[in-house]
Amino acid sequence: MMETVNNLEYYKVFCHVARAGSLTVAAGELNISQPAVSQSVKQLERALRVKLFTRAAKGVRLTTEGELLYGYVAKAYEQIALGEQKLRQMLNLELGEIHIGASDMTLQFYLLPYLERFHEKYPQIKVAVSNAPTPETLLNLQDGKIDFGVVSTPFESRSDLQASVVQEIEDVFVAGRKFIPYKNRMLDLQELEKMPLICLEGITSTRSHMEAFLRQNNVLIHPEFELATSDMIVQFALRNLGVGCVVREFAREYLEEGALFELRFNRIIPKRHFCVVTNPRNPLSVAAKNLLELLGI
Amino acid sequence: MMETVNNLEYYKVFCHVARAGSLTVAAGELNISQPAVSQSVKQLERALRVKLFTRAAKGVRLTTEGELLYGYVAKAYEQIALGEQKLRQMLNLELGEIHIGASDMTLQFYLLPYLERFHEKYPQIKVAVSNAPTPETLLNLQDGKIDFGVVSTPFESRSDLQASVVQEIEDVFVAGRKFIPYKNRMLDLQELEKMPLICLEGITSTRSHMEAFLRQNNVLIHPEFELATSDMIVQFALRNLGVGCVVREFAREYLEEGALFELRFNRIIPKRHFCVVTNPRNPLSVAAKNLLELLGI
DNA sequence: AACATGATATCATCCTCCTTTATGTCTGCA
DNA sequence: TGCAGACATAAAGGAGGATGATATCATGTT
Repeated sequence: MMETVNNLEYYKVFCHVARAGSLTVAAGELNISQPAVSQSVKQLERALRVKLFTRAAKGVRLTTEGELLYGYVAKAYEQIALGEQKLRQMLNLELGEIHIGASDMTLQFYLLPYLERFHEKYPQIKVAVSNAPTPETLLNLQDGKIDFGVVSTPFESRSDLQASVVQEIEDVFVAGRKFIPYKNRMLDLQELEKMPLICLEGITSTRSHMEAFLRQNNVLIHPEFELATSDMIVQFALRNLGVGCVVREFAREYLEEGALFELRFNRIIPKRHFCVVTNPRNPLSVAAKNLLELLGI
Repeated sequence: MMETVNNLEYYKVFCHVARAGSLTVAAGELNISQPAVSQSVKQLERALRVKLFTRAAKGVRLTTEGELLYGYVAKAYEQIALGEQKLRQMLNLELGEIHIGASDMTLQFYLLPYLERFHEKYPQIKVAVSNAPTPETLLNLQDGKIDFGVVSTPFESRSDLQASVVQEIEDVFVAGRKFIPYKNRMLDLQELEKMPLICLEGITSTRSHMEAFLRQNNVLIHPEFELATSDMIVQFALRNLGVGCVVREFAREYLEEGALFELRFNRIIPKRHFCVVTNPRNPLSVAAKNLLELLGI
């Protein structure tokens, strides 16, 4: 009975011989000696118990059986070559996909310029950014669904994730013309309780960070507005609907031109940070590694 | 730079490990030791300069790069397995094709019953019979276009073909009622010159054999009719259009029932033979070999 | 016919590199 | 903290493939 071939090297030699129609030429291609090729073919024929080539004066030709086998083996060999080629592309960053978890904020104020540069350098790499709340991003990271996350503190740091601070950010309270009386005064945090506040909604880290800080100072706020995006908060503040609580960057433009001003308090609001978080258990794709390098991680 | 892997065995191991998600299990499947698998994977990773697996506490998992590669390599491995399976089928005569060159005559009076038995035994094997004149059949045999030929003597025996006689046949002259005067007389070959003869046309071996024999006896014939098939000759003879020259088998039925009779001559017409001709340079497919065996070759 | 040529087959030897055995290391779990 | 399971490492030994020389065979040439 015919055995299954337990040395795929034989098939490689077989492919070359079949294609070249010559043991000698195949040997040259494979950088081995002609007797080695002759032996390999013989071994393969012995294992399969079937003549694969007809030996002629000038070279060899496939038999019917050899022809059948070659059809399959050649395809297999091609597949492997193709796989190696794709892998090579991936290593050359000519192919690949990066999955990032980031919030609107980290994306806009930190990641975007890097992604731009990265994409310019490696246009073939597809970059997918999942826009999710920090806790979900961390979960995605643990599950290996993203290569890394960019989140803002504070977040529940899991022991098995590794976070690197990449940028400092500050939460500020901003207001428009209508709240001019507060301008240039050193305010007490308590006064926030009486102001019509405009905050981010839900479980964002921006919101939870601020609430935690205020709670420590025995301040309890009741926001007038809870909005989905920081941009929207700025717009509300511009229209004097209240005092907005945002990361300073969001309001920078209007602060500089004087349309908004920043409230000053007698207690320093703790700084927050952007962190790039990685999962050491999940080895990164070459592309992701490269992007992280660009980020200075 | 990434190298091309020069040991396909590594890929086999890679496949098993990837599928099993465990070095130990893969080692079991491959009937080799766990360290051997570990080494193979390491070698592959070294050659490709890329981590293919993430080592976990319980087993291994493919990295992004490994995943990419596996897609291709698995397909390749499947192809090879499929090729081996097909080959196995071919060796079991569950798959295949036989090409035979044969004339109408050899097919009808010799080959047909064998083909019937062969097809009954191996219904999956496709049999193709090329119906061509003997010289063309021999050419096809030399070119490897057919596995073997079945022809009738005489034919120009080429040194590199091998012929085996499988059956004796006799050329006879048959006539109907109108030619009764010739019946039971011992005729001289010369008398053929005066008869209205019905022969095969062209370059068939039947015709050339007969002409050569008659020429040796200084007889020159001028056939009244030259027909394409022996059957047609019999029909013409039945209608008393002349004396037909055919292989006896074609007329047997009518000879037995008396519709035709056979002319007798004072010189014995040499016997002819059916030969199975093979080309020793062209190794036969397993199926063809088997059929030849059935033919007693 | 004898010979030169180009190809494959064979053989003995050598050496590479893979396999194995034994052991180390790490992780997760009880 | 200790155990069990899984992968990694190291050293040694051996199987089997590669090599180089040579034989053989077919072809085409003079």
